Amino acid sequence: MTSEELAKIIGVSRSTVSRVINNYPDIPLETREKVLEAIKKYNYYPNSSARKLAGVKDTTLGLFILDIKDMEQPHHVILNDENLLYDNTFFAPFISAFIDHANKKLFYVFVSTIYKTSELWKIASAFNEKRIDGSVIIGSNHIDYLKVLETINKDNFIAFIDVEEDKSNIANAIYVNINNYKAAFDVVKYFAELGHKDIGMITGNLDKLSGKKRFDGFKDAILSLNLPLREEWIYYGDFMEMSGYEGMKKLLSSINTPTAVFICNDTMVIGAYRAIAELGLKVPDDISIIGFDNAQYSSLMSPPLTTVNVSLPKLLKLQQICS
Amino acid sequence: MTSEELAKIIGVSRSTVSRVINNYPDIPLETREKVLEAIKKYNYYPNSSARKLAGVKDTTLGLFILDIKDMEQPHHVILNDENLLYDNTFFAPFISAFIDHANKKLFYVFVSTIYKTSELWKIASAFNEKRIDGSVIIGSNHIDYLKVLETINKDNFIAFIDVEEDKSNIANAIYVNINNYKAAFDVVKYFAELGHKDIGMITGNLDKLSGKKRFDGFKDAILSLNLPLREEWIYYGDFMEMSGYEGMKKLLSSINTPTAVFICNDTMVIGAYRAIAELGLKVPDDISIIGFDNAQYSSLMSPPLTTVNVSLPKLLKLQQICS
DNA sequence: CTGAAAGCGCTTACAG
DNA sequence: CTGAAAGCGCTTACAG
Repeated sequence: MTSEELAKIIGVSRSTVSRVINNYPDIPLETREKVLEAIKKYNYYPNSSARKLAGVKDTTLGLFILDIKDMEQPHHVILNDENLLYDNTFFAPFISAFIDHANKKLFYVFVSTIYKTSELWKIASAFNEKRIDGSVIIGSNHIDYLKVLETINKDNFIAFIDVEEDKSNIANAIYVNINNYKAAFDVVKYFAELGHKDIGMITGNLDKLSGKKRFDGFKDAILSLNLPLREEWIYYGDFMEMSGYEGMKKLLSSINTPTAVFICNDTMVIGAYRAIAELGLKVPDDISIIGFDNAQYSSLMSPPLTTVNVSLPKLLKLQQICS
Repeated sequence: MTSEELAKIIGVSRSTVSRVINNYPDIPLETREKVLEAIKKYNYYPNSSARKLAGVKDTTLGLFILDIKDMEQPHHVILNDENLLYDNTFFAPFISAFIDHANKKLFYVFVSTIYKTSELWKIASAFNEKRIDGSVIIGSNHIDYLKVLETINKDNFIAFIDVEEDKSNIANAIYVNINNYKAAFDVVKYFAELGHKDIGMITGNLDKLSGKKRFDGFKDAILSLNLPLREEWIYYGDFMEMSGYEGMKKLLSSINTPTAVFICNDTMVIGAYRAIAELGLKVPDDISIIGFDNAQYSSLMSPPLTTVNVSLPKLLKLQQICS
């Protein structure tokens, strides 16, 4: 059913139908109600493409989850289709949270995953085809980030998550980060207040900003508190469950095991607990653990997400005014 | 830049531009290349709304994550905006997998979460406004499922995940389920082969099909193997981490603890390991555990997902031909 | 082979 | 207050 058809039934023009849909003033109550009734009765919905084409703005956001592994192509090639599924569990809390926030603002969000540099065009394409008005990029390291900037137009609005702010770039981009450094620093301080001296860490991917900053915060805290910073108490993980498992096994097999371990994300904590259960050690008696668990994660995530929410419409509007 | 403008630059009509974009035959190579070159040079992308309106089909799928808790409204009302974020971690593997599959087929997928019955209109609206061509619904129990069917048109194509197949309904729906019953049955059999007799379980939500079927499979296996089915070895969980934690604590505090526990999903396994680590018990020496872990999950998921992929375009096409 | 024209379903100045 | 008309940016019969 089109607005034309509906209008004919009611006995008005489609202009009138359109006006009540778009809440124009100066429509007599009676007309408005007649139209509204018919809309409901005939279950009429305006075609979104037509509306968009005619110039009505509805904000839809693209969420691009980057996980570029060009170098590991054999991995992708060998496995069959089923197994190509990549386990990006640790983006899940962010993705859920983002969709939630966006939905609350009645934004539409369209999600896409990108595994190779050669798929990066999807972002630019989504913008240029006017599918999205803004976009959020998560999962990129600095190299990927630069590649993204290359492909897109400078005036596209983008929010980068977990990427170092780049003041030099002209792009209409914002950078969303939690205070990874301080969070990690505080974890160590908290351990120290509890009386721990031998503190270990399972790091995340150090080429991700969050991984690096958490590591820096950890090290600086250890040093500033005059605690021992020992290489065998640090396991270089990659934010994945398996590295949490192996990291914990390794830390617990050293001669002097740490009494407390800071684990850089939730996913690795899962693996760590598995390792601990296999060894039959007691938490927190034998070993204390702090991770970025879901609750902490969310509460740490929320401010930047709020930032995104606030900034996105603001910047979109700004962009509109400027152009 | 519009196709009109681009055409003018090249010195052809926009019809021609459109034809090369849409791969019409009978275009002289020279013309085609000239156009292609200009497209690249001027970075021209056709407007997706205009294309859609003109009748070009591009498949976009809606993924609706249902988590309806009408009864717990105070929960939602009291907390501030940040905390409204719902933790739907256990949908994450499915969501990622789905987006992955869809992306591989070059489908667009637009994701939305629904927390109340009153938001159910979003699904119908997405269809009626022609935003989506098909949709996947996950997270509904049988009641929610019926409500969804009420709101949508019978000819909309929908795939329901984890909902009992309803042969009576006329809707153009498919039902995607893994063999929960058999999977659970097999777990018990496997435990038994290992020599376990005292087998416990932490169930999922029993109003979800997967929760119920896994429970059924478990019970039937226990009975058919003449093993003891004891109420104190069963904890009624809800698929959330906390219930895994509490469930395991409870199971391990009974007089005769089970030697093996089947835990109904990955998320609860996490909590269970935490409980075990707090008690300082050893896995698998003191207690054996099988959950639906990620690897199993994915491999169990894949066939139905493949089903979705195969069925979706097929049914879409069918629908088209019929109408 | 290719251009001019109609049409997709809306919205919004323009008149009245 | 409200209808007729133009326009959004494409695609695709229709002619030639």
